[in-house]
Amino acid sequence: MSKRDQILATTLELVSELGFHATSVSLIIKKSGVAAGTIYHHFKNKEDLIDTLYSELKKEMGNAIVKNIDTQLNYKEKFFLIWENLFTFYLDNPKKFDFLEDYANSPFVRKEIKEINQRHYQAAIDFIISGIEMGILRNFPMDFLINLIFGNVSTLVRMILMEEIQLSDELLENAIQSSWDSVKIN
Amino acid sequence: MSKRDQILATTLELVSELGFHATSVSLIIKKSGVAAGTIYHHFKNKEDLIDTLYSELKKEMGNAIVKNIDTQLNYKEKFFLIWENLFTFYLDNPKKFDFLEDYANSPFVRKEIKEINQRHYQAAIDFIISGIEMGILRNFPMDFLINLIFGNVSTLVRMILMEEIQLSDELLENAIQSSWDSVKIN
Amino acid sequence: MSKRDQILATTLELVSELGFHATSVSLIIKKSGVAAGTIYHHFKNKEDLIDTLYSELKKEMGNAIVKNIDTQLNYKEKFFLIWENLFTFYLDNPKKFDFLEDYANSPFVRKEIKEINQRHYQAAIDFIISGIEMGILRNFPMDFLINLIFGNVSTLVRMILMEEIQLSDELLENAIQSSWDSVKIN
Amino acid sequence: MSKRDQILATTLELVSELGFHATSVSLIIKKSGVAAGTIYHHFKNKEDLIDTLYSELKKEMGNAIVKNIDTQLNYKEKFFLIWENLFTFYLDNPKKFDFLEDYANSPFVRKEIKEINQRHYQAAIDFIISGIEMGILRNFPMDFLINLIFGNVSTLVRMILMEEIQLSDELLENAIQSSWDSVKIN
DNA sequence: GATGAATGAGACTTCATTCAT
DNA sequence: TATGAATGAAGTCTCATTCAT
Repeated sequence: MSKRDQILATTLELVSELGFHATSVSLIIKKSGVAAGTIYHHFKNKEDLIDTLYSELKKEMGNAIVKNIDTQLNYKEKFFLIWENLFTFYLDNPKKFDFLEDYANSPFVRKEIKEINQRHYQAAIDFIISGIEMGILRNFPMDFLINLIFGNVSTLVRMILMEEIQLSDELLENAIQSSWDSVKIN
Repeated sequence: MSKRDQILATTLELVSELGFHATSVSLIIKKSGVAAGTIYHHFKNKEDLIDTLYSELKKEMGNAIVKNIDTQLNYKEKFFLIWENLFTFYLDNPKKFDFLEDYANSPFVRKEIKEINQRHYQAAIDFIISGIEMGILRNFPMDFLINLIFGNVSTLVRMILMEEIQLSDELLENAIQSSWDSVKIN
Repeated sequence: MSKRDQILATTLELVSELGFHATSVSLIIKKSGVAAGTIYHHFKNKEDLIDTLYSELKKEMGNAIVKNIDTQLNYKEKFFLIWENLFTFYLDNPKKFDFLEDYANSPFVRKEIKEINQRHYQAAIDFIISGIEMGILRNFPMDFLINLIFGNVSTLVRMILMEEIQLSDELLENAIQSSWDSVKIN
Repeated sequence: MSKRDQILATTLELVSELGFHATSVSLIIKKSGVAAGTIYHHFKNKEDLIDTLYSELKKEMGNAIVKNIDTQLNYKEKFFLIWENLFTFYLDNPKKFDFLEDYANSPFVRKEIKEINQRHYQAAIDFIISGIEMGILRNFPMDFLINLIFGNVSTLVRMILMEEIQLSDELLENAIQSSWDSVKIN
């Protein structure tokens, strides 16, 4: 594992555990076992380190979402699969979930960075757009639909991870159905 | 305006603008025009100041939600009214929205504080519970339903405030309907 | 002695001994015995501390220059007196001399600060201007004359302090005469 | 251009622009396009690099000073020529002027280095000594005379480069005359 | 109630330099 | 000759908080 990867992995760990606010560069130094200067050799500054990690995770998430999508499936079946793909990615990678959520909600994070990284889940965006065009999904602005659906996934995942709710096949099935009911027409 | 209120108002202003992360006590001192010691006269420490403000805002929000609920209305009509009440409170008080959202998402905020302040919207909780018991709402854990609905409201408000979507009567109507479709049975 | 004055005195001491380059805030902290925060309570930043000290010293120098100037004296006599006043101030305050010289030569020092502090020796400036107007001094731009004369004083003082030359009444007399010969007409 | 010369040229550029204080090795690395290790291959350390550059520039300056000195000229004529030679060298090489001035004024620069490089303008030194011995120049210690004259040149050059004064043939002529008047006897 | 000078730990970052390749 | 990843001490500055007035 390269020093660069050690730094990124440690940062993920710390932000997940403590949040951005409490994740200091000194902590990253101590936990990752690299020298202070090494961080600044690989990253312009703390912000660049965080943004880089965000970008990498967002890319990973984007790949996970469209995994195993059979083109033969109908729209609703694809919707259910994508929803579950995202859900599973988050649940299997709780630290990445924490990071991405914390990052997404941070007011100090530059909008521009978020927009650049939209490309990583362009497939999901195209899927939503096609649903609107085919008259299957509500005629909401695409962004709004994305935020509603992703928000639903996050809500469930967060509650499971915080042990405020217990996961079951039935719950998952119903949660996806609920999400589908909120965006489908009729 | 008392010194105490100046401090609270300034804190709201700053957290809304900069987020918790960047809202330092010295900034509050400078902007509010009070002396450092004065803050610690009225509040135990920074955390206490933030928690106090959170509690006051949450109470305000709780009152706003149940405003003008006519007992004559049927369940769905009440749902629509409550949803719109929350939406309107947030949109009319964008700084309070920012604060409450940032607070809710902060991982360093103690769960215990959040729970204590649930009492401020107990009426809304009771309304959801009755909906489940009457078989009108999906049989999800109450918390999950609350999070889904409140999450939907936040998603719409955030996008409007960030000017990523434009508000219209039709959009609002459809957004509430979408939220209703996701939680109602059938 | 107030904390603020302790900081200023220590800074003067250190810059004189080590130069700006090597005078770190940590060194000032250690030697002055104040806390880090105290420096930033009294001064905006390191630059502000340095600029403040410069301004105070320049003021002191300005006062020293015009000390004991008898209006009865003729122009040349006044010139000799002012020259010697500056010379004596520097020689009696070698640390202040070092600081002012180092500051004056620092390329990173803002011109604006230098200009603001010209007011502290406005009397000397007026004296030079009157000399030009009366046809006693060479018709050089005032700034140039000032720099030539002050430069001559500094050259002598620096060599004495570095023990590259030995002070005597005769040397001083001749040095002033040399400076006078360079600026007077004829 | 060899790597070594690239490093020296870049260092000159940076010191001229930013001063020693702000000219870091990493800046030299970035601007010169060489690797960190390369600098330490050619120079023992940063100090050695600076001292080497100083020595080269001082040598160049020494050569420029005595250029075109016709042995037929009388003492005063030679004085004027040497003065103008130095002046012209500085004005034609403003970055070298900046570097040499900054170096000369840096308190952290070792005296020993300055002395070693005196040899580069030994001709000028000998010229001054002969002037004293012949009773043409004031009977000041040679160092003092050198510092006075070089100081006069620097004062004029600095003001021209900073656009605080405008160069003209007349100004230059008078400036040299002024300098001459300050050191000549009678 | 209110002030603001003072604290010192810890924040982020840059520094000159080394060394295996 | 040349590279550039790695070092870790030291840089400036901000932080939340205290306490004598």
